[in-house]
Amino acid sequence: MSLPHAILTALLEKPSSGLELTRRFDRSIGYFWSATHQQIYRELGKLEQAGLIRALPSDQPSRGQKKEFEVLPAGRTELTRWASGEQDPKPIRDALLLRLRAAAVVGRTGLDEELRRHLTLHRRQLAEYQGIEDRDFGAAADPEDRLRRLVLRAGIGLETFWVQWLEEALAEVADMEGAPGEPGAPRQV
Amino acid sequence: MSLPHAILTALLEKPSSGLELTRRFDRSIGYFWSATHQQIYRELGKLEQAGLIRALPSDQPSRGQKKEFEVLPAGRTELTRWASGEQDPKPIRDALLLRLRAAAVVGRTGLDEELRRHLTLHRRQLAEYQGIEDRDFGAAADPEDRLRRLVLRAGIGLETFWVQWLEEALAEVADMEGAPGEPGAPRQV
DNA sequence: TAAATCATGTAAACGGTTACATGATTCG
DNA sequence: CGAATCATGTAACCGTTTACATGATTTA
Repeated sequence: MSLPHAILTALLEKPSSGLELTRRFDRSIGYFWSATHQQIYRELGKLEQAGLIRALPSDQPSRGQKKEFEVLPAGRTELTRWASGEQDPKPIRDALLLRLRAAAVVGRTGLDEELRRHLTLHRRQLAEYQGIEDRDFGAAADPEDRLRRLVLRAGIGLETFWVQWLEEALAEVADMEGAPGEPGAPRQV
Repeated sequence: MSLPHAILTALLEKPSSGLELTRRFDRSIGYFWSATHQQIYRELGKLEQAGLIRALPSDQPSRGQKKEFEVLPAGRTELTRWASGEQDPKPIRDALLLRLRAAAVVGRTGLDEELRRHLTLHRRQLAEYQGIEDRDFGAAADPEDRLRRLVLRAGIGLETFWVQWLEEALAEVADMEGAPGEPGAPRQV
């Protein structure tokens, strides 16, 4: 239950319309809290009803028309409250690791390619994060930017871990080829 | 949509009752794919109806009575099929990182304690994983065990990353104390 | 035999995902 | 003016979470 707080944070950083928020959830915020446009619109409706945000006045409200939101004092209070509480880390739920465990019982068919594919994806993401760090965070600045940089460095660390682990896994799997007792990976020779 | 495949994997490793599965999802399998007993019972029902698993005969079926399941050939086929397809990595969704980003706009109240709390939790989990590795995986053995060890090493790597990052984060936050422009963390002096 | 706990389930609420609908604006 | 795309939404479905219900078995 943190989507509303992700949106409040994003709106405090900069008042935005639903679509603008969606774009930002595809870049910065979304790197650690993803959300689709439907989730965002639904949540904006709830937050407005709850009196935590409001649509900026100015233009007439109609269907396909842009609508900008800003955070009200009650919204800032709620975010402050949430941010001073505890959030337990959620257990890992990773399909690739599950697949490895499955491969141990039904065989390694296609495992090598899948590991390679993930390696490519994680290398790409890592490069993207590092690009952002080089571009947006030069010398350590104000506390706000230092905190945001810390978040980015978590992303870099995670991707670095995956790249290393996948390289290790690929080596290990390559070393297994032709090993005995492997149902899904019969020897080629 | 991988819970059924997690259960099939677990049942292939060892036929079990619902509660036994729940226990195993609190230990080994659950380290990378968590599930509650309600999810498991519901899914066992679906898998049985679909003809992928069956209840071992022997005892009478009644409400509070143990019921063991085993995987049928169709179940193994389905798991094999699933395990040879692609599973895209899901984007990160981490409340602690979101909280850091929120702290950048509403202040760092309580942040230090929360980081310490997470550090304790991750150190504990890391120790548990390392205990398992020392106990269950001595010299590298058959391919099955090597794959399971790889999965465990992913858990170790992830927890190691978090411990390191949290230590970095704590140092960084400590260095910020008394910095200017921090709404939620007024100077004590 | 009463209490604890083992074991299997039901029901409701919530959040996320996917598919679709529709009005407004821009551009060829 | 027709097509693309910008922008806001609705609806249905699915998986997860939380709370509760209930029968069987063990143990004090």
